[in-house]
Amino acid sequence: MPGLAAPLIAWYRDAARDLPWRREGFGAWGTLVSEFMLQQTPVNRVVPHLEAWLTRWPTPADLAASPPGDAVTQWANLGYPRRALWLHRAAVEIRDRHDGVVPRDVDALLALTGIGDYTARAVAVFAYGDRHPVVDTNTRRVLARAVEGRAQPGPPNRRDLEAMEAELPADIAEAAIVNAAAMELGAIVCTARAPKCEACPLAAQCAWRAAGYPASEDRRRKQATYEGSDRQTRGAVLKTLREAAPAAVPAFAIIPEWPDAAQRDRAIDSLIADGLVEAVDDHLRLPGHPAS
DNA sequence: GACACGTGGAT
DNA sequence: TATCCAAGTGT
Repeated sequence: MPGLAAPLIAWYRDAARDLPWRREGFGAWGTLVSEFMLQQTPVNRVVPHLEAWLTRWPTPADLAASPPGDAVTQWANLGYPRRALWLHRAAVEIRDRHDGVVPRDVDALLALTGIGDYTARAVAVFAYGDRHPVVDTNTRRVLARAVEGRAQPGPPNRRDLEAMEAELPADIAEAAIVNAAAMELGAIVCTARAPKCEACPLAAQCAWRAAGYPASEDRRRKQATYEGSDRQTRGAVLKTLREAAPAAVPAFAIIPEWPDAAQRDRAIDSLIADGLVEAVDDHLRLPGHPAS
């Protein structure tokens, strides 16, 4: 089986999008913030928020010095607001454990709040130029198709890292490009729906294409309905508090017209349990500095 | 390993 | 309109 590296590198040189975190000297903190924002949120929605974030908090210490609620407010409507809280915690950890410098070591990165297998290696590779396999959902789909001949990848697995490692050149700089190129291909060519196979640099060697594009076995779980969900309820509560911040809001004024009052109250309790909301007297607000 | 966790654009 | 999908992580 011929490797994917050479055609990916050649394709990426011409096809890569011009994205902020690919600019020369973007910095490890910028890379880290971008990766947090990109966890399950599309690129086009991230870009403007990323620039505003880095203008307000140019270093981890700057963010760590602000109350966590400010991070939740600045996060705005990017979704999964716990990521804002985790990013704030990671900034505190970086300040306290790493002298304010984003660590380079993968294990040190993995020890930070909100950083898992993907983000840790993305920072080590894209910010610091080290050699590791970086595997996101795009890469998993590219490998599933080009190498395994399947329409969709199976569930995430630690073997994914080994599968990508097998495609990386020994050269450190080239390995980084192959990581980025596999993600980019999955994002703009080898897409989940309507892949552009006629424009794919791997078409000649794609196992899925060679097998006649067999359909996936479709064991994927359907995404839960959002309308009427607890997630929607939490989102509505938090939106109210973001828009009022930094002021606290009387508890009775939190989405008072919500159809299911019990669901609303459960959402508030779960947000408090998650540390996204604080209760003070009969008011709610986004979290301030912890009492010392 | 399954599940919870936001939000908005595309089909 | 309903469903799918998006640079994942923690429990």
